[in-house]
Order: sequence, then structure tokens, then C-alpha cells
Amino acid sequence: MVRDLDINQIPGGEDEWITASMEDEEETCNTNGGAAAPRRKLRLTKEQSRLLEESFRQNHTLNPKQKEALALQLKLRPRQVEVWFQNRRARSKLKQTEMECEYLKRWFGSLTEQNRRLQREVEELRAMKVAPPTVMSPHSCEPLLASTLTMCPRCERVTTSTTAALDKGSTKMTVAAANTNTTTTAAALSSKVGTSALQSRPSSAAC
DNA sequence: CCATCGTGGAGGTTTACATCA
DNA sequence: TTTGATGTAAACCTCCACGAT
Repeated sequence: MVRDLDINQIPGGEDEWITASMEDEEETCNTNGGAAAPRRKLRLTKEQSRLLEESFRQNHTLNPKQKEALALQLKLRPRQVEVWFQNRRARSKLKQTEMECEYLKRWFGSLTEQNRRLQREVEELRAMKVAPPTVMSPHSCEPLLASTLTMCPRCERVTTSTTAALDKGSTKMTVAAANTNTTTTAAALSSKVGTSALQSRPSSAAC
């Protein structure tokens, strides 16, 4: 297979490289008698890069006509424009993936910390249930009977059905801080790792 | 329908070159 | 100044999906 040589630019000038004509390149390719010449690396000029970037911002893919026109404008071969767009798409996807990865790492860290904190609270609440059977209401700051605390079998939240010491109008208080279930957030996390992982965090799960 | 072919994009690799310790 | 390691990006290869015939 004949390689698509890119000897259309040679060293020199302010940008290290100056652009040779496409005719020059054709000539170079044909003067080797089919022998495999060493591949030279094309360096785009700043102006070429700028135009390509601008074009990429408008459209991440090119139809054949656009490709042809852009190649003409940049004095490049359509194939070079096509390759540039392929690589550019790959780079932009890689960047996006890296950003998502960083975000998920941070999120995982905060969830781990939150989980540790909640585990501690559960331990404390369990200890209270054994010894002094009271727990402070976060609403009224009055002591509640810890013996009224129950664990929801579905979501494993600690709840109390006591109504006496609760705020007016509230018939059931959820001690959300005692929630030790991390699978809910893990599921939410995996469902977020699609298109909108960077847009919003899931609100705390409700039973 | 089904097979074949051409085309284009994604993903991965190779290679030339630049940069830096 | 030289050299090896490393990063970057152009070019390439392979595979797959999709539409046309």
C-alpha cells in the first residue's frame, strides 16, 4: 500500500515550517518510484490551526463539500483536513472523559466521607438506644425517646413514629443522617455517568 | 428480503518531531 | 553539547454501522 506522504511542509520561517504547494508534494511522492520514503510530520501553521479550530467549533463533522472547500482554503489536501477532524474529535472526547473522571473521583471522595460520618452517627444512635433512651430532635431540640427509633427495611433509614415531641404538624420525623445505605447513591451515580454527570448532583435519596 | 459495495466515523496504533532534564 | 525520556499531533489501520444498489 502506498502511504499517504505529507511532505508538503518544510522547516523554516517563524513558525518553524512553511507550507509548500500541493503540486510540490505530488511531485515528491512520484519521484520515489514507489519506494517508501520516510514519513515527514506536517506542522500546521497558526493560521491553519486557527481556521480549523474555528470550523470545528461550528461543526464537528464535515460533509465532502465543506471538506473540499476548507482544504482549498487552507492549501491542504482534503484527506489532511479529514484526518485533522478525526483527531480533533478524538481529543475532545478524551478531554471530556478526563473531566468526567476527575469529577467522579471527587464525588466518590465526598460520598466516602459522608458515609463515614453517617456510620459514626448510626453507632452513636445505637449506643443511645441501649443506655440513655433519648435523642435530641433536630427540629425542637427537645429529647426524644430513642426506643421509638426504627429502621426502614427498604432504605435502612432510621425513623421514629413518635409524635409527641415533634414539631407541630409533623407526624413522622426522618433521621436522615442515620442513613447508611450507599447503594442508592451508587446507583444514582452510575445513572449519571452518561450525558449529564457534570451538570448536577442527585439530591439526597428519599425513601 | 438478502447480499454486496462504498463511505464515513470511532478507536487504537505508529511515527515524526519538540521539549526538557 | 549531547542524549534519552516523554509529550504531542499527524497519519494510518481496522472495524463497524449505514445507506444505496
